[in-house]
Amino acid sequence: MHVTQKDIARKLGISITTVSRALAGYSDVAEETRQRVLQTAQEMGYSPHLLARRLQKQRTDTIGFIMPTLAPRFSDPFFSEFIAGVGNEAASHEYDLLVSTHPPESESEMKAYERAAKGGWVDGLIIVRTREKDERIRLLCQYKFPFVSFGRTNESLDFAYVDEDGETGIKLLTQHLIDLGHRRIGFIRPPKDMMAGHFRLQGFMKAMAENDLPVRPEWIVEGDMTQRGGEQSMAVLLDVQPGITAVIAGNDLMAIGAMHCAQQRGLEVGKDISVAGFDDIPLAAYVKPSLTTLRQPIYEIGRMTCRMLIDLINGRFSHPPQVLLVPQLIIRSSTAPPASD
Amino acid sequence: MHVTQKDIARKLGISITTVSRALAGYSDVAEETRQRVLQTAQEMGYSPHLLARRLQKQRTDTIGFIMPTLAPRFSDPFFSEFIAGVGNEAASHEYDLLVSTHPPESESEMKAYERAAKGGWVDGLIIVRTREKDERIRLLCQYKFPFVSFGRTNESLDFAYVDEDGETGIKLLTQHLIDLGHRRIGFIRPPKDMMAGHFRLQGFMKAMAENDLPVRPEWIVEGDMTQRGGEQSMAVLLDVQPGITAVIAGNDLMAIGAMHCAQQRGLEVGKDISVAGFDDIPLAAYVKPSLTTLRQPIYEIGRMTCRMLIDLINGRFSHPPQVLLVPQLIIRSSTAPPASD
DNA sequence: GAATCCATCCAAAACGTTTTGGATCCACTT
DNA sequence: AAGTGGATCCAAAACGTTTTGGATGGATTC
Repeated sequence: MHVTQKDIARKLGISITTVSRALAGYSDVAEETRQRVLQTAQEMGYSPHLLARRLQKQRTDTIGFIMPTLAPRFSDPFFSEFIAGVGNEAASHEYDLLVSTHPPESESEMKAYERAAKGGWVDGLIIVRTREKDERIRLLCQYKFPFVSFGRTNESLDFAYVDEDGETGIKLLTQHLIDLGHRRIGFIRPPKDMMAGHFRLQGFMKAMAENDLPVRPEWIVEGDMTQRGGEQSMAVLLDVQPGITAVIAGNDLMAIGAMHCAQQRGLEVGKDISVAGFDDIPLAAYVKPSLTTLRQPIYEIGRMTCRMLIDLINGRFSHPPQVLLVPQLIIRSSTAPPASD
Repeated sequence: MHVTQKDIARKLGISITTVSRALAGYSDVAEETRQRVLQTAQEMGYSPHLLARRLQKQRTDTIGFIMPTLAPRFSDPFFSEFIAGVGNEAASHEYDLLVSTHPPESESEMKAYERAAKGGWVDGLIIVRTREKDERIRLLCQYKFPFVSFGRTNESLDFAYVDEDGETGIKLLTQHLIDLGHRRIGFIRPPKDMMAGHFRLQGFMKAMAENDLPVRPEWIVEGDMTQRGGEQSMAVLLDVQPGITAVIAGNDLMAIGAMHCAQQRGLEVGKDISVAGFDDIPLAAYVKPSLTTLRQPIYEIGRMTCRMLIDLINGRFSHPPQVLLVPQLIIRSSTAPPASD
């Protein structure tokens, strides 16, 4: 099997302790001994057995990410980019990234969080898509288990998070549409219990209110964060009378689904109707018409979230840090002045 | 910290051994003792310390996936779906999934593979995007380290793989275009060293040859598997004289980029020029026009690859299994007869 | 009563590494 | 010569769990 420190010690006629201390750079090992150990370790292909090391040090050096996988197809480019950010940051700190996949709000999801909270599996968790009364966050706070979430919650729990200011972002976007002349604007909100959707809807309502524009209940429809959900919600919105002239979707995938629905009905997006999203995934620039959206730096968010968690694990904060990022409005071809008043 | 078997033993006044054997269901523990142990374990919130268990059992119960992350943005929905498949399958066998992110063919990537091959980190690896003379596969074969790849290589190495039959698939797709009347067909190939690209190009060349159609070298351009790469390759192809009437891209993302490029030049996709891709990511159905492509069941491939690896780790094969899946042609609006002969 | 069998428990060793608390030897100082 | 300090090494314990190889006590059989 694999080479152990015992093998190196035997070969050099020294103790396992000295091998260990030499490899770890302890100053009480002679430089000559140290070089012999390093060389032999390399020649023998020694690689530390992490399980043993981690058991002894009472750390797993592992970041856990429990990924909420939607059915029927979980095909969101957000997550590949987020994982890339998390993974690269973890690696630069010599942490491993463990990914566990579960349908959101499932029994198996909660079991995974419990497993983590009980300790010994991972050193900390990254949470995404925070919910109202998020059971996951409650559990982890109860156990005082280290975690950082990408997203806020609606309870007075004190925990570390990175979030985008969805309210400010959607206010910007709504104002953009209002400035283009739109007055009847639909909103495809994320699932009701998602906190991001709550803030985004709030931003929409505030912008409309600040411009003394009414919002009719039927202009607000719930989607499920996939293209399909966006398409279905758009079908509902396009049946509303009098017709809406613009739609904001809670994320880019839903916006792309909404555009597809409009186009299937013979409408020209960016002319007959305007559509906007949130995320600025790379695909947003490549669809036809290219999508107006709000940009959040997904990769950077992944890195930042992970770095914050590692600092938290290592006791580098006296108080949980909380960062709110302001999204950037990216205007493309999917939004234009309404075709008629 | 967390509850150990020692805590349970102390509370019940029995040995650690009996606690362990009771929890593991050994028949030489009295049923009454077993129930007491189980109940106490639950009441105390006991969760096995996996590091210790895995060290003793000499297994990590972990599947490793070293994900090739492209710059500047790694935003490929293929991978979120693939990971979902792998993750769910791993979980159903009580394996953890460790994800390590590295730019393809980087030094850090090779170090990660070496680390795995030396043992003690993960029990087996999943490889994707196999290359010509794939150093990763050579290394793992040399160490006889368990792995399953999604993709083949061009060397006579005997290893387990799941792959799609890209040659047959692209032959189907090329024939579809030829049947529509296309004679000058461009091909945006994946990076030269990617084996999938090799088979796909081969399928293209064979279909053209079987129909006695010439292939000019300038019709074959290399992209990098992203929208941007597709866009740039399409820009080259659209400058070729006499003009091509259709383009096959090595994957959906490049096809979407290619369509965008054509549209920027005022061409109508599915009329002035036909474009097709490979993958059938969900977005392919939602872009305008919806994309003709070849479907591979990404989630199922993830599951299958993982299951195969777990069986391999557990010694369930006398010979490495090799599975070739036939892609399914999905005709949508991006392909149509050429506008003019 | 002695031997045997069975149910049921447990001490010890093991996994590989790290850390603590020395032990030894040599050189220098008093 | 004795004491001290420093360089350099090492045995043992620890981490938490699993597994091996018993040990013990009671019931049954001869």
